[in-house]
Amino acid sequence: MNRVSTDNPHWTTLHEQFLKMSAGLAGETTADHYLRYLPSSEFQPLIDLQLYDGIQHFQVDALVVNPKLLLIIEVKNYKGELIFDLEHHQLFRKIDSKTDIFPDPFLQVEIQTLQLTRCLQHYNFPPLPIYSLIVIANPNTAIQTLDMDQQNLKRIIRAKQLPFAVREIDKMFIDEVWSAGTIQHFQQQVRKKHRPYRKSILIQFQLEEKDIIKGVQCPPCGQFRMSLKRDHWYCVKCSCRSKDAHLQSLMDYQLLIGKEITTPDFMKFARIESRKVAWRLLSEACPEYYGETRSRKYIGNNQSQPASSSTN
DNA sequence: TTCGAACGATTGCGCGCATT
DNA sequence: AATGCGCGCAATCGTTCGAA
Repeated sequence: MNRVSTDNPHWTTLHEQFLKMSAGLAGETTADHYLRYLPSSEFQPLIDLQLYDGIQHFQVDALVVNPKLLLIIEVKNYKGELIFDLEHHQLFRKIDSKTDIFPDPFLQVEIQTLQLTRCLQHYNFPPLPIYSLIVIANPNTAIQTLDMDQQNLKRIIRAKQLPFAVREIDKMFIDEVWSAGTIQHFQQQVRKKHRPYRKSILIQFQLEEKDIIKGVQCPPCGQFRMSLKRDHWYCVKCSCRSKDAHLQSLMDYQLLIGKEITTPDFMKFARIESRKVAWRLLSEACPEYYGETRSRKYIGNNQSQPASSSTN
């Protein structure tokens, strides 16, 4: 967010969207956390998917695959009080004496179920029962339902219930339709076709590359006026020094534009003049890459957080 | 005790070659 | 032409020492 000038005409809208989206990402992270408690040998969760059903691409927050069923998990991280109105396919959210209306998540997962069925047909996989869950990631969110039957009610769960709910659902199905080989094949197909569905923030917020402030940001003063000395970044504004201020820039790039970055991309984004320096910093920060020479792309490593080692 | 000069060790950069 | 990377050189850092 700090890479967009406050003078930008869309700043206020952007800021609101950014806050909403941050909440969404946090929700998925929480659900990811509880999904890890599932034994992967039995339940095989796939997270953050973009799939193709032969007609169009669609998104799924998480998909649990096992021999008996496919389980779609839709994560919601709304704050406040949620009221599900299944009859009119609406979701109300009351917060701060204000009511917002969102699309019905049940309808959303029904469509996903349809699309997933088509996806299986498209790739010639044997039909498998598809079940879906709506996970409320925020533990402080109150949940209310209007005229909802027990069956649907059971499909709304808290993130903490996830491992138990998955086991319960698993017990509802008896026939093992998919072999281990089919599951493996399906996972390979999904991974092959998978594209991270969180669109580039630039596209999502209708920003252009020129709207993004380039350079390396000084950790203490926030100015994008750091220049690279022999082995450290030096802030022209506040004279502080940092060994790894470029790591934040790298994370910004991955968040704004994409996980993959080339040396020239990094040179432009961090305003590094030397090809060799940019290459060195990038290869140190991203041990993972694919492709060779001119087509090499480095994959972001989110663990490479700046150590905030700045001094004056 | 503090400051600055000098010096050696370290480390990062530019050059240029190899590869695609 | 674009890029990765090895090698040699030089910039920079940390330490020591002497002068004030």
